[in-house]
Amino acid sequence: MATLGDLERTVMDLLWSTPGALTANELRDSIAVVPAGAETGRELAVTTVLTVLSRLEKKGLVQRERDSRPHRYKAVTSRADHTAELMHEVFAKAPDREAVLARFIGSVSESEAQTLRRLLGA
Amino acid sequence: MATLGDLERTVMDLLWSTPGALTANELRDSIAVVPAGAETGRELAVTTVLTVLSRLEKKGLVQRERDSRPHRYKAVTSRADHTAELMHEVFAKAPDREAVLARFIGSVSESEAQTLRRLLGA
DNA sequence: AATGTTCTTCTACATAGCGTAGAACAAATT
DNA sequence: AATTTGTTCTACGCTATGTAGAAGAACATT
Repeated sequence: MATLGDLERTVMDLLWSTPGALTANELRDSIAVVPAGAETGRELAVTTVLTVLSRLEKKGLVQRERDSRPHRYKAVTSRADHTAELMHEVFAKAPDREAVLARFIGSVSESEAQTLRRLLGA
Repeated sequence: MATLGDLERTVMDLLWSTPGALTANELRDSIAVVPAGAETGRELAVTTVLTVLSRLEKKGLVQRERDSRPHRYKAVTSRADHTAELMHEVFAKAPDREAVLARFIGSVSESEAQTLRRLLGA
């Protein structure tokens, strides 16, 4: 699958945290307002956003509604799904999975460990 | 941390699965013999391997013994550690961790789930 | 010490991914 | 039809990575 670039990531985060689908312009505006952490407001060209959206579409992460005129874009999978998939991808490549799991659970918080117990217990 | 390229990955895999430290030449030979899957034998220049090793060193994944003359290289962390770290990195970036764990658990095999239960003392 | 061999460092080039956006083209609006 | 709004094409710069030659440093050997 691969890793996302900064802007791609920003766009996906917006799409993920939005119920409906968004247009390129809406995304552009959101990016300008929410500088994703510390940087002071950017001001991207819409074409930039559109390019990124096309790439994300090609990667299968985004689906575009071509019927509505200002095309609307939405994430194909949920963020949780995507993240879990990425984790599994990394995990699957390791030959020593048990050891990996041991290290991994050693790195999660206690509450997360609780969650895991609950999820596995049932 | 970032993802590794194909060759970087190949080199790391060799270093990880080798007890002692290796020289660039040894690595070059191993790569030629073990085409890592399907491709038929490559034949890299030693300088290529050395370049990759330098980059891996800069990334903190490899440590080089500068005293012995043909420098010897070894992995800084175990493959399991590295993998778990990568997984955790991806995991930590997600805001909805519980959901991620749920999806992740759904993607591992039953035996791995067993391992997890054991490790969690559930 | 001089020379040849072996190893390392420097420099470099090609390719691909990503951020960025203008120019050109298409569709909708007035 | 003319204007505004939206989409696609093309493109450029930068970085990561695979790749390796050329040049320099260290070692071995005569």
